[in-house]
Amino acid sequence: METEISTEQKILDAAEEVFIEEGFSGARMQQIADKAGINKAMLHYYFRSKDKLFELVFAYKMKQFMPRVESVLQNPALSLLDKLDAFVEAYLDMLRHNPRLPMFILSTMNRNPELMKSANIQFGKWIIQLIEEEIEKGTIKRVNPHQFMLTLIGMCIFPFVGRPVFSAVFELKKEAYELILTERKEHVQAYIRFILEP
Amino acid sequence: METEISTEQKILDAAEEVFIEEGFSGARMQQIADKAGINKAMLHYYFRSKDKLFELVFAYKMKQFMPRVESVLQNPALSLLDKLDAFVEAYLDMLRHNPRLPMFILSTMNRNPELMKSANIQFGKWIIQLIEEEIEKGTIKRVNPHQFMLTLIGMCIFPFVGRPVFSAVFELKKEAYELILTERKEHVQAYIRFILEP
DNA sequence: GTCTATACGGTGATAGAC
DNA sequence: GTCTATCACCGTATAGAC
Repeated sequence: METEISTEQKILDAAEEVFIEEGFSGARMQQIADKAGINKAMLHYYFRSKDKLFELVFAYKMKQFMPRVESVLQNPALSLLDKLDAFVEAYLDMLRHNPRLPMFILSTMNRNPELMKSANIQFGKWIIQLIEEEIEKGTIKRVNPHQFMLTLIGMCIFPFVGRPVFSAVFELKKEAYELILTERKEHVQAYIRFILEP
Repeated sequence: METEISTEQKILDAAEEVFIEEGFSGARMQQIADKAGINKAMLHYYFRSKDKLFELVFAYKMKQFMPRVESVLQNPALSLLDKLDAFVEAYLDMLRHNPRLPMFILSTMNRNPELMKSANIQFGKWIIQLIEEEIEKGTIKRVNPHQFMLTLIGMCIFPFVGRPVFSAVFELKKEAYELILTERKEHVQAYIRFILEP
């Protein structure tokens, strides 16, 4: 019943794990090779260099990191509040399945801001525009759209990147923190309504 | 008028810069030596190894990162809202002077959670207790203290760790983002009152 | 495509003169 | 304390047999 996985894919999977765990400069080609169950020389045969391999992995993870919300945002049947709810729902679910993804993206981008070109970015302008329109229509309260989005996205991401610090400062064991993550969705959605509902 | 700075201090200053910029595994002893204007051998003369040097720098930066709020929190003349306001005021000011500090601490802690022992952590319990007391007294609205603190701290830190991603997604130039950071303090304080005031 | 062997530069760390 | 020279090792990358 084992699905046959190509060597190339085995390498990519292993590289993803190691780069996310160790970062670019902390990752070792040997470690990636071991995890993929192949020889170190094969890495270069398939991907030429560590840099090339990293670029591929990063672009792939970046695509995963950026919320795919075109269909939701453009669905005229949904109110802005419903759209934001759907966004939070989907995004927090994704992050719970990829808890180390945000730190990988954020720390890589901090040392290498130009890597952003590999991502699709129209998402931001749409949301700001939507918020401003609804404010004009008077269907939501007047807020600073950028401050609001900075808080909203931070509410989703920070629990994952700040986990070690936060759970140490507040002395939260694994189970207690998991509970917080579970309840986070409702909390963020309540925040949205509390801030935006007239 | 030049103040005389000891070699030891010059090394620490240089190491701080390089470690924050590059992380532990990305940092090079040669680069630290160059920046300190001394020879590579001197690093080992003063600090034995890269690990030792990093530990010292990390412990120092961690102390800086952890809010020092004992005096404010325990001041009986201040209401909880005033205490939180003072915290946000001081903490955001500190972060604006050390914008790369949060990413350094968070990413290091993610790969090395046990490093937390070097920090003083009573802060967390006090705040949670304060919040619960005020809820009992009915002076603030009923909230989940951990969710609230997670949001509050995230509101302060995320603008710095998420800056490259956020400013790319929302196409914010340097000046626009600086403005957001400037206005962040008021925004966070307004959030506190909005959530907690009965 | 996959392996072994190896080149080659860089990196942390030390020895020893001054 | 400060320097130069050097070591031992590790890391990426390549050559070449099969």
